[in-house]
Amino acid sequence: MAHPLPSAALHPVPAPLRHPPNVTHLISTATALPHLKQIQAQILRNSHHHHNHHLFQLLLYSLPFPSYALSLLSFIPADIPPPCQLPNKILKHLSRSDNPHKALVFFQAMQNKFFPIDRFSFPPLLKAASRALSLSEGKMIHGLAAKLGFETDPFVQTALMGMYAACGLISEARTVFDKMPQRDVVTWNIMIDGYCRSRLFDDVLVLLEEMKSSDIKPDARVFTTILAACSRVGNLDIGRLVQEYISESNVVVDYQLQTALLNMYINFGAMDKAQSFYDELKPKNVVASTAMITGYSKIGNLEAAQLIFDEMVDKDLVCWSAMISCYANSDEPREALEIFGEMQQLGVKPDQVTMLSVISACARLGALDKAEQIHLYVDEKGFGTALPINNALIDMYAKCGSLDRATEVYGRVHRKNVISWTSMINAFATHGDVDNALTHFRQMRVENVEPNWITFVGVLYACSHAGLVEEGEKLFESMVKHYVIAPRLEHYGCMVDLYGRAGRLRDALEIVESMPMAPSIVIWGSLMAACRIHGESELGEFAAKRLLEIDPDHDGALVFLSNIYAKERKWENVGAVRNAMKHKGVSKERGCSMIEMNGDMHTFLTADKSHRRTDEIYAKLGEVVGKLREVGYAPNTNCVLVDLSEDEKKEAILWHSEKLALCYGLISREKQSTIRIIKNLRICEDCHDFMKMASKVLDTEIIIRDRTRFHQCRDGVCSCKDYW
DNA sequence: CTAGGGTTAG
Repeated sequence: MAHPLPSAALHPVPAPLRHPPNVTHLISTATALPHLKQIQAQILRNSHHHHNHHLFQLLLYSLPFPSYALSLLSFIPADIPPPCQLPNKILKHLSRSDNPHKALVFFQAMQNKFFPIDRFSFPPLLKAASRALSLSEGKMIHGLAAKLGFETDPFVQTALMGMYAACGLISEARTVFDKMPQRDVVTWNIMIDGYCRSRLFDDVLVLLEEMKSSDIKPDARVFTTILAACSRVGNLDIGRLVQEYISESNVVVDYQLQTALLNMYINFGAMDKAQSFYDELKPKNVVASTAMITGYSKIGNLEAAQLIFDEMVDKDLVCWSAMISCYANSDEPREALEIFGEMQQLGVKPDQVTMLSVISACARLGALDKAEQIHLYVDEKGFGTALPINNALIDMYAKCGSLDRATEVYGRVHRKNVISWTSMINAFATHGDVDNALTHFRQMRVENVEPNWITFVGVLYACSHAGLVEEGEKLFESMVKHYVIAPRLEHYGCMVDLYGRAGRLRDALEIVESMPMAPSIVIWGSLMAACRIHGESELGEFAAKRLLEIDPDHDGALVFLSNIYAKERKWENVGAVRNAMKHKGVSKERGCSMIEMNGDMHTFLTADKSHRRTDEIYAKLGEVVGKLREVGYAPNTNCVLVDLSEDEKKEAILWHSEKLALCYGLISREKQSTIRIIKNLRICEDCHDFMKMASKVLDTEIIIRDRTRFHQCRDGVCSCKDYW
């Protein structure tokens, strides 16, 4: 019967066994899965009366390998039930693990074998149910506890409260709370936390008053709980009240309560108050500093965020990630990637959250080579299977101008969620592939994935850019009626655009007048642009004036107005607009184009002469302009500010940053590879014509990402069909 | 043989 196992040579066991070996000791030294399996084989081989006991001990030490632990259960015969302590220990362990549901599975298996349970089994079980947010199982366990007469056990009661509070059944939690004969500070806190989660702040206050008049006094943790909830929800009043309570009572304000207070200021956007509080904080800690960084990040104060970060002594992964996302979200992708590089050099290992920020930074940067490099890295480090990562990759490739690679990643995602679908639909929409955008939208509904408001922005955008008025109207209606999604500014913007481009200006105006919120710059801007295309001076003038009320320096509106006045020979008005333009300062955002070459991003401003190959670039520009003129190119100065002479205008337009970037690409690229340019503003009409003609004359593909979409120019035609 | 509550990145 006792034949040696193949692996016995590695872990020699004395045989023959006159005395049972000290299995207990053997088990307690096992750390690896193969070792445990070997011991299991040995236990099963040497059947004796300690059999079950040993298997349970083995089970206990197998808990780091939950699937194996569960499989062990099938080797345990039901005839000699183990004492309760062992299974209870296992329940406790599993209930705290990453997958608390395993505790419930284990419990089910225990019941099938008729293992005994006692009152000590219930707190871990209820903990598992509350962590798994499994109300139905929680209720079942409650029923069982009642049946076995454990409902009056204070430990079971506390766990029941916690379970109901976590699952949102606050009234059930309260019923248990009221029944409890004795309550301590923790019991009160669980109840208060429950009310906080259900956002019932009035009840929180009532309970806090009750607590103060009881013999239990609130402690720092109770206050932390409430403050954290207030800042999450943005409830300033309650936050103030709690602050008063804290100064009245003599609780010791520990660092976690300090952090909660700090966090409250931050969440209310009171960064000056937060800063003075933070200055007083001694010693500082990572959590508080990280909160400060995100606070400054949210109000766009990058310098202040960087300062906090620089002064931190112990930087952990979380604060590095915060700093990276701070730059990524403030549209400073290069800095974000640089920080990521520094972090790696210091040997700090990124996690999924870090990578999401890094991928999003790369998407904003628009550098395709860099994108592929990051994709490789993500796969190499094992993040490549996570859904959020793949969704971010789809978006990244789309924003870097590679619809193909976006589609490729998308095709490999098995369980697509709304974000996967929406990212892909948006990718098609911004690349001008309306058919695919709409097909995927339909397919998404076939597969029972519910679209959200962002999905609708994507499809409506696609419709407006393809002139599909009826389709767009239908989608808008179904969004409101069928999906019960309240239209946002973005949706109204698409509708104004949809009607405006199609020349249905009265419908466009009707949308503007009927929308429940104040029209933004974008709304007036698209109405104005539609009027320009369709020659509707009167409505256009109206829109431009509204636009200037919001933004008195708006280039487009000033140019548009002066052009209308000039056409109508209203010279005094032209003069007024010109004056307005003279007073206008430097425009808030200068035109800027980037192109990636051998892994580096090269940036060009309008009329930029700072590049080291400036001479060659301008020579190339002259050459290209010459070739284009031969096929009929003439500079189109419609979009230039009027206070320049006609010659100056022509020159200014030839020196637009995207033309410089194009020429740099032409002189430095290898072979006939595609030229990809990223521009911060909308591309102007002249540059658009220029790129189209250049793609034909120079026989090269040119892809430009402007502020809102892609222009893929090939053989003299652009993917936007001149509709942007 | 007991346990249960709070803060940070997306």
